[in-house]
Amino acid sequence: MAPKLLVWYDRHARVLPWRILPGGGTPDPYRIWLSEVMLQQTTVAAVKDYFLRFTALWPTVQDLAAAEDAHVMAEWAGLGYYARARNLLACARQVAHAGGFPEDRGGLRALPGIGPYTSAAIAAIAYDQPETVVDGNVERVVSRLFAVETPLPAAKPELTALAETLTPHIRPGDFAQAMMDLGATICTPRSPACGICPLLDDCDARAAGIAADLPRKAPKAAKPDRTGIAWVARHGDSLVLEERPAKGLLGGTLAFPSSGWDGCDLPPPGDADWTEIGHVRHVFTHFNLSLQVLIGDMPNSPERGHLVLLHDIDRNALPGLMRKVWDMARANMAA
DNA sequence: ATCCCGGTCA
DNA sequence: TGACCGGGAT
Repeated sequence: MAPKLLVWYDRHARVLPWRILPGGGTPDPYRIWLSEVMLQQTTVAAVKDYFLRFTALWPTVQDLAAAEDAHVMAEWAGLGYYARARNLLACARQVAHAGGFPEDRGGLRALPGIGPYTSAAIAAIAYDQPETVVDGNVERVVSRLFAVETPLPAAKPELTALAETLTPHIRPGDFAQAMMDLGATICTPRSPACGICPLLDDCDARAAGIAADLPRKAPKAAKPDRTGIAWVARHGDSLVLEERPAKGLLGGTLAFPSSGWDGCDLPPPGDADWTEIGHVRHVFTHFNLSLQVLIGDMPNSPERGHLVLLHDIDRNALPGLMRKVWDMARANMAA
């Protein structure tokens, strides 16, 4: 099974900015780590430009370790799951101080932002160790190969154990990447291309005609609707922005001052005659948010946040939700 | 406009 | 177990 998949990988491996093609040389652990952290919960297409930009700005882990927190947060803006950016920096500094990355899964696992998946991926891909890498792609491929009917997430241990039986002692890194490429390009969630799958003859789900129905999933909980207010506070030719608390939702990102959307109620950044200019909607993992956007001229200095010249506001340094608020405010001010 | 997809941490 | 986002498919 593994040899068959490796033959397929040698012909069909995706060309990716962080990937060394089969026989192409030795991977740089820094680049593998950076790409794997960016790829957590995030698609390859979304990651590519961020990866190129990060590696251009910070070519080594020492460079990244020396970067300013705010600079890294600004470069990460738009990628989502901002705890990853904070952990990235903490990890870079720990690794730079230690003089390099640990080369075993256990050592990697102890670093900030590196869990079961990422530790196995770095050990296998960067150090070619026979670790079994299990991400969402692999769970799907394995559930089909063995026709596992147990719903996720309960099936996770079973799928991991089955995946371990597949991992070869030769080229485990290429095998791990091959499994993920297969899941991303052929063994896809909705309409798997079984006709061109190199593992067609090994697949129990295909034989049973249920490949597209696996993996089964437990029903998802409904997400609540929440509301809040965002204030676009003008003071001269500046607006008020603030850095959100380091932990929690959108932690450490740049934002327009807002009321709490999760219970606590925060005040506006100052006194003004507020005018509603609309609502922005945003979907988080666990709730839907509708934010009322208020704009106003504040005669006094802000009581929260800090003033940023309109000219200096960088849309790209804001997370997605705040880009929506900024776009709405800019359209309103232009009118 | 919805639904679906995906790792780590406390 | 629940808290954490944004992009792509339908």
